Amino acid sequence: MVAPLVLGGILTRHGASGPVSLRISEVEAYSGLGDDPGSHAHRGETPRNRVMFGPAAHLYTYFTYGMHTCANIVCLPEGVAGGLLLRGGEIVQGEPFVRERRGDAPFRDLARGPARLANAMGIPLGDGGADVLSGQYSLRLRVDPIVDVGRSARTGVSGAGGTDDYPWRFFIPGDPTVSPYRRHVPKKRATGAG
DNA sequence: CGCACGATTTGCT
DNA sequence: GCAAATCGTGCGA
Repeated sequence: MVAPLVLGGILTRHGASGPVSLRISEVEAYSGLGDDPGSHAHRGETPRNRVMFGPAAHLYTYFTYGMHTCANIVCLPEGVAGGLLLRGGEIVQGEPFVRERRGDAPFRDLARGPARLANAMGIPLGDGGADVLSGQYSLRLRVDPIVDVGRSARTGVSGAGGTDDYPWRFFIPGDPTVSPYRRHVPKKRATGAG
């Protein structure tokens, strides 16, 4: 299980305005192996999730709800789809640069939630496929992996992927930057439709 | 080509 | 607590 190694790790991005470092406190695992209905790779390789099938330690970004960007770290070898969705973390460096984008949000909310996190780090959609270990990114894992990590069903995942059958959400217990668990909410479309 | 939905966040009441 | 915002992806014909 790789997730506990990433928890507590420091992800740094050297953006245009300055370096921003994040201590990862919450992730969700997504796999293309077996039946993982919640994974973007579930339907097989597409141009979209292509990077998930690539080598580990690369960035997989995706766009959702027409306005949000989320970031994953590919964590399985080339040819095997697997990624860790960065769901929450604490800004440990470059808070002023983060606030340029996130505004006056409470400190704990700066990178609380996948879309906020990507926004806080300033990760553009185009950074998908970027190496996390070189270039403008760097990832420092914990030397002593956190043993007592929290674990639960994944948040906001529709269908069977969001049930306890896939308890692949990992977080640091008690960390304030861990997003609250929220069950999947069915999307309702136009008004009056019924 | 057309249709429907999604690993969400934010603002108002 | 609920509803809106908003577009790329995936599948069927």
